[in-house]
Amino acid sequence: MDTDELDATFAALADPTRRAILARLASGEATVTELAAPFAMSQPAISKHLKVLERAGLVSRGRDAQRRPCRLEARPLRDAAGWLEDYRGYWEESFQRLDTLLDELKSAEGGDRRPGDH
Amino acid sequence: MDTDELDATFAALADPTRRAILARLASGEATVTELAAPFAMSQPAISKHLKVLERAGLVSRGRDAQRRPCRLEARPLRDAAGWLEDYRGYWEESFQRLDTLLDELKSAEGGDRRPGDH
DNA sequence: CGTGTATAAAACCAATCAGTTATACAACTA
DNA sequence: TAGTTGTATAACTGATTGGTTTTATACACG
Repeated sequence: MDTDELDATFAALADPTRRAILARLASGEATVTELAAPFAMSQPAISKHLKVLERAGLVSRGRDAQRRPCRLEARPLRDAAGWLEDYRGYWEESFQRLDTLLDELKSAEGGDRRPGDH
Repeated sequence: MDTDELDATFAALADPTRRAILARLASGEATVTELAAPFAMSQPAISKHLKVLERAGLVSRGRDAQRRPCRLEARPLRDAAGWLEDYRGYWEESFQRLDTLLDELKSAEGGDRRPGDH
């Protein structure tokens, strides 16, 4: 999984407008103006957000006459979720002190793969 | 789940240096200089990255004499994973066209909760 | 053909970011 | 006390972001 892809994906998700656009697209294709409608923001602003989402591969676009329908592309979300998945153990055991957990793991056995080792 | 928290978490994750820091912290506490060592980057730069991670709640710090040991805090990662989880269906069925999938779901029954509806 | 509509592109702006160097501070060490 | 180490802060810089308004493009319709 490319680090630049993760950069772009997480960066794209770090904005509430863009997350709202994705949520909207989850219910089906939409045109730019449809997407822009709910926001107190100009159409070019939304187009810019869409370009960010497109660069991250989260949105693809078709052609219907003068409209440019946007559709959700979920693969980068899967990749991001996959990255987070490596840390699941750290939040599932969060009622313990991490040090305690790590000491346990270390003294128990040597199979100590950790997140980031790919 | 607060949108500002998600903003901060995703923004913090959108940088390879910061993700590497988290990976390093997953194996246990570390001081700032230990964290800075692997990078071709000044110590203040790392301190800034740490501040970003701290603001996102991904890192907490203790005191050991003049050192400020950093520890991983995984809760925001869980929240981010939770947000992504809403989209799991969209990447699991990615071999289909989304429209087709949606049409199926819509015609099948009315329970059409979609991501973003909380 | 001209007009309206959907979208993109350009130019601009203020704010934030990501790095730098230099400096200050705090705590240990001799 | 002075020196050294670990970290933070400040001041600066160039690049990027997120928005604006204005203008251009592409298509459909009458």
